[in-house]
Amino acid sequence: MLKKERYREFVEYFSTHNPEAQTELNYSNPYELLVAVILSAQCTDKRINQITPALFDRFPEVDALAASSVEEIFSYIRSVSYPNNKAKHLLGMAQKLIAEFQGEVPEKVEDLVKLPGVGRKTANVISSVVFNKPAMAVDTHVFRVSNRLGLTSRATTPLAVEKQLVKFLPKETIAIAHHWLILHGRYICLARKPKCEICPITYFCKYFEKTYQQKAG
DNA sequence: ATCCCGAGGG
DNA sequence: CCCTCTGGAT
Repeated sequence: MLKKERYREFVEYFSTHNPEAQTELNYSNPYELLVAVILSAQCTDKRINQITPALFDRFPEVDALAASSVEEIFSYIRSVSYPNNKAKHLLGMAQKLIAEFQGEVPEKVEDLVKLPGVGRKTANVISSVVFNKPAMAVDTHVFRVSNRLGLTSRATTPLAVEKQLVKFLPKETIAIAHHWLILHGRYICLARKPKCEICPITYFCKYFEKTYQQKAG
């Protein structure tokens, strides 16, 4: 199957079966989403959702977070991955938001990545989810699933995957396709043992084709 | 042992 | 490009 056809099948299937796909991180405003996404690095969303209620209760606004300390923030996030780094990033992020962005989460990716703890992936999440921009955030799931399905070819870096997805996906589906890929990777196309036996989209999957297709003759 | 919505620094 | 950070689930 041609790559172009895989894209068509991909959009056709998920726009029909999951037109409301969205993040599973709990948040109620851009500031909270930014904090949650920074915390989510190398950590399950489920774990993040377990600790953010107390965190947001203590730091309901950017100002409260900026006025805190690495030690106090650490005490709220000690059960996530890399709590020391993330405590420093959150404090620095909050202080920079106030110093340079009037306490508001900026809209441009180029501004977002200036914030401590915010790399390209996090910036693209904020850009697409908060500001409805056609940005593709490539995390471990998007990277793995795109390559398995055959939506990308010879893409060895997250940036290469991002460029190909943005190029070949219909513009209006880029933001939601991020969530389609995440959710598919999280529940079906698992990293260690993909559940091909229950996967509904093997009919256009390159990985399934290569792995399970009977050889002629 | 490997993975989870990575980022920063060398 | 590489390495480090670093907790919990499977």
